[in-house]
Amino acid sequence: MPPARASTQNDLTTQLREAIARGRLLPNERLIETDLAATYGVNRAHIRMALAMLDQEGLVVRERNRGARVRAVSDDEALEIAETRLAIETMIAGQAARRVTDSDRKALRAILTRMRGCVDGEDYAGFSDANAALHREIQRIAANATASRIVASLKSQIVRLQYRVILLPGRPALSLAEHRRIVETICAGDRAGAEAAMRAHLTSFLRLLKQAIAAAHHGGF
Amino acid sequence: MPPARASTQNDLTTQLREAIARGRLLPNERLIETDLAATYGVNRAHIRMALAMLDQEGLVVRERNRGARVRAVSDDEALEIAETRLAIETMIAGQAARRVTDSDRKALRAILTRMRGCVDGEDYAGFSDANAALHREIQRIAANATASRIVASLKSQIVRLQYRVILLPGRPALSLAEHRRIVETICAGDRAGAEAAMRAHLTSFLRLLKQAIAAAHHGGF
DNA sequence: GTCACCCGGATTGTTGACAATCCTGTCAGC
DNA sequence: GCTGACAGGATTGTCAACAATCCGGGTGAC
Repeated sequence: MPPARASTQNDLTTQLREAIARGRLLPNERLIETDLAATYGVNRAHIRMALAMLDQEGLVVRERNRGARVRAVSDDEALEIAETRLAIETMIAGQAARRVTDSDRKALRAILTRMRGCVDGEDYAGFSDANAALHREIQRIAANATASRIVASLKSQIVRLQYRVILLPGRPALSLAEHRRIVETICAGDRAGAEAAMRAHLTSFLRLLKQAIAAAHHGGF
Repeated sequence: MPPARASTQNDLTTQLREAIARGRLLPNERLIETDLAATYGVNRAHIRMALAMLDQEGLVVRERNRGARVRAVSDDEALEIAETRLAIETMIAGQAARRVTDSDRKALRAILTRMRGCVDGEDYAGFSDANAALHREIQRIAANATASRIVASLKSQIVRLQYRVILLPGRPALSLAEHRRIVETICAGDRAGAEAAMRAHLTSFLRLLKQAIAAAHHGGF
């Protein structure tokens, strides 16, 4: 089932990026230009271009005359990425606290309410969506396009690992509490508090990520 | 004077990146594929690829059917970039403090000595080099490739502005003191201290950057 | 004088063909 | 049985030609 034909270069790159992030293209899987071109209904040159960009982005590795593969992020790299994300998103939370307006406050609290509903209803997919929406909203408020772009790029490299953490028992409830504190500090315009709250949240995430990785090593699967 | 022929795709991209960073290609300057191909002695396809990667990297903007231009970072963007860099490099300093070894300590102190020599001899170019070397060394010690890559990319977008700050009167001496504190805290394995020292250093840099931008606005030149 | 229109040059977008390279399996020699 | 050379196919790298698009200037109507 070939995906819808990509109209522009950017669309194609986005499609490939999502295919990797969603796991439709697996780590270390070879990305053969001719095949991809046929699958997406475009010319090889487009694929070549998209692969070059995804290479630059860190989602794909290319070796001369050997082709491209989906980059397999090692455990160490995953932690590196998560820590870097922590540093940037902490800053973003602080900036959001400085710039927050009344309508922003309303939007943040609305998403938080949605999250609580998902926790009560044990709707994990919905919770995950609301989670992403909240972080996106905070980024929008912070209005730091550079940082947002980088965070997006980092996230796409470790999305698959995130699911392992989200599905841990009791995680959503704890996560909700952490997010509530983030929202409240940002709404209060408390920059240092927002930074601390976001740092605490992502540190907690990082700790669980480490545990998940260690568990997988011991033969989880 | 055409630069040496680029042997590989990566080399070409690097050459273009440096040409932009060094100011040989000015902001908003049109990057005409045919011309660049002739200049660098390669095919248009290579140029096209390199431009796509630099676009992804944020050094170049491309509009469909309109070609590519060197991206002009606005003042606001410059501050965004500097703040993001601050957040990441602060984290890097902390990681370096955790991982530092004896040989690392020696290397750090050697660079510091070099910096002091440049300050005494009023060798601004040398100071700038030593400065870069020190930051590179700290990144090497932190061993966070992801973060290092991002910082490099951010730096390349605002290198030109850095010169304005470095050349301010009294800046090198102050900068030296800041760097000394960074080195000492890292050598002591004092993570929080290293983070604080790096944050102080880059905050000081950021403040001067803001001043330089404001000054330029009032008609400096 | 101004506006709309159109045309030609310049530039980018797209495509297919060919060359270069790498990987795999096979076979001869030891 | 093992090693090395070698052929064949698969895949990427390179290139030039053609198509599509944009931009500027000029022309004519009003």
